[in-house]
Amino acid sequence: MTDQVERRPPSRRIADDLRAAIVRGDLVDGDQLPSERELASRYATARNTAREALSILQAEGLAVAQHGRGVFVRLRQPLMRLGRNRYSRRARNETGLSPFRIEVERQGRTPHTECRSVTTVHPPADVAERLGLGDGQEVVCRENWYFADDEPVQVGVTYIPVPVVEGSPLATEKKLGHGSIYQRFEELGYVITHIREEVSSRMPTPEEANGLAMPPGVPVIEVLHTSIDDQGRSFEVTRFVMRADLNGLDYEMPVED
Amino acid sequence: MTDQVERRPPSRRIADDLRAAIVRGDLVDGDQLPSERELASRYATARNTAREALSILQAEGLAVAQHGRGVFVRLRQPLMRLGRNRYSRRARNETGLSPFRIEVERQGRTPHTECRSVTTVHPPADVAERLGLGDGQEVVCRENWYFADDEPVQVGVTYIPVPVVEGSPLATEKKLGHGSIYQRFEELGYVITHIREEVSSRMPTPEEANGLAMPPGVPVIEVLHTSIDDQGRSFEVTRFVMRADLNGLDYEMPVED
DNA sequence: GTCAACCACTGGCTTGAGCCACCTGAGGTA
DNA sequence: TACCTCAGGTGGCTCAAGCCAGTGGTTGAC
Repeated sequence: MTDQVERRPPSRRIADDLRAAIVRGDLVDGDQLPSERELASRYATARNTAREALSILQAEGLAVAQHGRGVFVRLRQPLMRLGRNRYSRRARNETGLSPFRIEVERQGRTPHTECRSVTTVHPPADVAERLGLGDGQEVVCRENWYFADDEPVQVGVTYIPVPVVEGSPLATEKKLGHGSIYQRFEELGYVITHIREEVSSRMPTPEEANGLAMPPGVPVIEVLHTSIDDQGRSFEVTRFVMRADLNGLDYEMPVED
Repeated sequence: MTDQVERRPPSRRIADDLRAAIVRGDLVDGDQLPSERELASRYATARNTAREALSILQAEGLAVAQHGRGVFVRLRQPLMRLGRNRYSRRARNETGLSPFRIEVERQGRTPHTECRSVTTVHPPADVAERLGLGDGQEVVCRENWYFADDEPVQVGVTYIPVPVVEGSPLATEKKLGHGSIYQRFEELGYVITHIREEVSSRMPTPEEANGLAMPPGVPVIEVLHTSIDDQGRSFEVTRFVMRADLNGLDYEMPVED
């Protein structure tokens, strides 16, 4: 009957004990876990086995190792809740700040955004589909990084059909001046009235993990955002990739009939 | 200069090679990766090292091991795209089917839902806050499981303030009869007109991983859903936990001014 | 008081061995 | 034909040992 429990491999058992201590609250955010060698001797097992146990917790996102220091209970930082208000004209005008900045400052941290590149490319298939573009049609591609306290928290790659932005600074300049990018779109005659956001989640690629300085055991949230104007034109698509331990989404919307 | 590359531990190098083969398309969904022993001999390394490489790929969600059979490139199944239309009255009436069923059937799979329990409990803090409940006020708690081809794909735990459903089958019965749960709410005088969905993502707890039969390296998407009626009353909160490799969200909504 | 060297600790990674559990297919038996 | 057995493959997990590379405190020279 308790075979299931007894059979449980030692590494799992150690992980279970530590996890229980964390869930129970005996160990809290930032606390140091016993060292590999300590666990090994405490459980009369090989160091590798203790090590395996700690790596299980890391894969679950409950702990994070620091070379030369120890393994620590993962600090759960508050999520930034990004809502649809980030596209609201009123929010744009009233504060003059982007919702990203507002949200980061609300947490007492310092926001910072950076446009890394502006290029003209052939869009990925899913982007082309949402923009209603055929083969061979090109888009302007803008890569933006978002930081809080100089820590990268998300990336957004924006794709805009070339005809939409031809001649505008959007097509070539990294700096866009006052107001958000949607200010510029309005000047070009595209007033955002609807958005579509397709949300998924997965583990990061090694490049993403590296670029976003992600601890192990943390997934990314991927949002494929489409901006639609009053004439039903999809004039811009952005693919956001964000650290799931630092970001959340908050949508409030009417139900369609 | 190439120190960074040379320094890369063997297990990482093996993982990199395999990952590259997958990304490149040399290995496709469902293909078997070389066995641990095969990799070890091919790279002139210990079996443990090859094993470590394979476990890196599994943590990234690119591969999945099957005891006694081998390690395989992870089958990427199409996502079920759950949109806000799942709360639409029209969709409810026209098809008589829940959006979950429609979506699953669209994929040629067989849907199936099951209410596991109906209890009365004290709500979690975040739920109580969204329902505007004070300490001590109880809620009816309904636990629903959603399956596709008998494979569990998501769980939803619904919390309803006791006064809202007192005397209704919602408070006690697992089976609710024709139409969705929102049909029942309408009968009680709560017409859903707005929803709020707070989306986050994380690695599953062991219980979730077990209950949802989740492969390693797959996160869950957690959605805290709030239903709001025409009088601004929040009458129901549901916490969805879904496999991120099988589910996605698709929101299309107007931008507020 | 400053600073450098040192040392005792931490995790990172590998080795090569072994035993176990599970899956599959080949071959034989009833 | 239907079933069983068994061998040889697979991954799961552990062991005991070793070396490397960060961290941070102590100690001692200046």
